Amino acid sequence: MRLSQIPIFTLREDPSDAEIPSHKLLVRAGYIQKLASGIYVYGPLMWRVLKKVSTIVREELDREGANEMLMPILQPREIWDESGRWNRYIADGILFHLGDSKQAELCLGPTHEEVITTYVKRICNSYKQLPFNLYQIQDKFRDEIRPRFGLMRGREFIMKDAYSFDADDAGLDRSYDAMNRAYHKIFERCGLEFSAVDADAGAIGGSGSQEFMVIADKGEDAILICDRGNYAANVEKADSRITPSPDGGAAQPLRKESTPDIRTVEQLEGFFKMPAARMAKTVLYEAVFPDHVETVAVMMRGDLEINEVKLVNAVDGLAVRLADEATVKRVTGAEVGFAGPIGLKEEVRVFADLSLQGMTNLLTGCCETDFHCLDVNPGRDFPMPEFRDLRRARSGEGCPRCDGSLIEKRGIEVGHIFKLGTKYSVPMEATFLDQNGKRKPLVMGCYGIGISRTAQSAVEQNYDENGIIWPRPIAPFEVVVAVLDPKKSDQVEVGTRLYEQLRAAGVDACLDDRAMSPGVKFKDLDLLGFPLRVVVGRRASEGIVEFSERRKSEEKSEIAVDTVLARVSS
RNA sequence: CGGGGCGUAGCGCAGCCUGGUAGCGCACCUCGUUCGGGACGAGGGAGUCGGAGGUUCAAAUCCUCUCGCCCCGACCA
Repeated sequence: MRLSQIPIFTLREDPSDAEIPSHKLLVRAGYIQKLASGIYVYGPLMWRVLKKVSTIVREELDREGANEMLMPILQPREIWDESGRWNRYIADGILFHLGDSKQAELCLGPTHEEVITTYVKRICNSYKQLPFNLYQIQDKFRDEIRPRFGLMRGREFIMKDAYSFDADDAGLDRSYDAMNRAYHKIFERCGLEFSAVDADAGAIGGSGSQEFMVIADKGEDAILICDRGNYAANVEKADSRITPSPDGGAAQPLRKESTPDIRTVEQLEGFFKMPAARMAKTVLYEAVFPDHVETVAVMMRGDLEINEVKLVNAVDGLAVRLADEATVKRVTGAEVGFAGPIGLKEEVRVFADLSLQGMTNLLTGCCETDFHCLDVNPGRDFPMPEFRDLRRARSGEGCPRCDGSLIEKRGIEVGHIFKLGTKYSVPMEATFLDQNGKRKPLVMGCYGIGISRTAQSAVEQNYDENGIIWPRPIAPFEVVVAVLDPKKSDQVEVGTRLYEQLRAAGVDACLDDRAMSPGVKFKDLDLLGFPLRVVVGRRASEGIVEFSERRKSEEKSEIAVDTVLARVSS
């Protein structure tokens, strides 16, 4: 392709509405253009990148025996009622939905579990057809509460979604492992630094899940990685080894002490000269369920933090939020800052983190303004709480699997794999007959990759002050042959011949035959980010051109034109 | 949804407080010079100042409503 034939339009200044480097660069270099919040046009060069990512995805999924297909974007409400997700998605406000001329309700697909399950239930009746895996690459629509960062969190975006169907859990494990393998290869081939981490399955549900995170400082997710490589997890899910709290000794009689205006753990540490690890703080939450809202109390060791995702799972609700002041006062009968397990209204369910299990003689609040209790013992002074893992693991704590310690990094979630089990097949009655003629629900897995997000994450990980540095496997072109002065026939001839030679050898090259001053051309090509550059300039007539890698702009070498192919292929 | 900010030429911005001929830089077009790291000169085109209503002799500017976009938070398969 000749760049003169592509309407390339680059900007000299950063767009005012972009925040992170990859977003600024993709807009500045003209790869994407915003049409509305979270909705982007992919220009010709961006589309080349997206096609390359898609091709890698297809090749690796096909290698594992998955089958590409295509499902409708427009989906009827009925199937979403069958799975029970219509109201949930409407309530969350992320579903684009509409009515047709006959008043039937439809939505633009945010995901395709319902469609695939409906499709498969009609075509699959027997265990003999199992297992199989179906996937598509298609635009998805989610009315994100806050679209952000260009393609990172768009309202329309390109996604690969795959669904596996097995007869039993062992089969699902194999299908899941196959996708796990494929995902590792896909992101390696894309040239990305990534980490596969244990993840919370969230609203999609299911028994196991991993996220594939591209490591980047501006990533939206925090992840914890073992420094010896034995564990990696999203903080939403992560576990860790923590230092045990000092032994509280044999149970002592309960004492109540006046603590005027002492409300926080830090203040209590000073007041009682007692380490936070010997205290239990009590935090009140409102847990949201489909049909009601309930106040729950969470007890956590004083020096540790609550993980709200774990809490949502523990209460089996839709969401949790910190209780407001009025609620705190109502259920504790005290000012904010004095909540405790003693004296709470009876209807409040009390959860306690595992770190408190077996601890004695705790310092806690007791639902009385300006008082705290010492030597509190669970089961004696208040009903035994429900012990659960509710703790947010933190950087510096021990790896749960080895003696290493955890390091916190930030990541961009580019892929997510789930073991769904029968979450959709049971309510939607997607069943098959097993060897004994017995009807069983299909055991499903689902596997997503954000294609457009992956492309942007590559930029977030590969840029410098001059612009983008595409990883070679997904660059819009691997090599640019830049004719410095298209008015000089020797340069045009040498450049064109070289370009054609590279193309003939299967190298994805483009020819920059645009007429612009050398300085402008160099800056423009740096911004666009082609990984390899061959400049055909003043020594063209001698058969000498300049070769350089975008990543190492300083290292330029003058080489004979007939050695370029070898250099590019090495 | 709560808090904050911004809508003026394709892009980035000034002008608004204190009402009175709509500006700057980049980009774009023409001509000339220049041209291996975002050149220079001369000339030129391009804006219903987001929209509606109001106040006023007069509104980009003041008032009301509305739409859009961005940031923080909440939220987020």
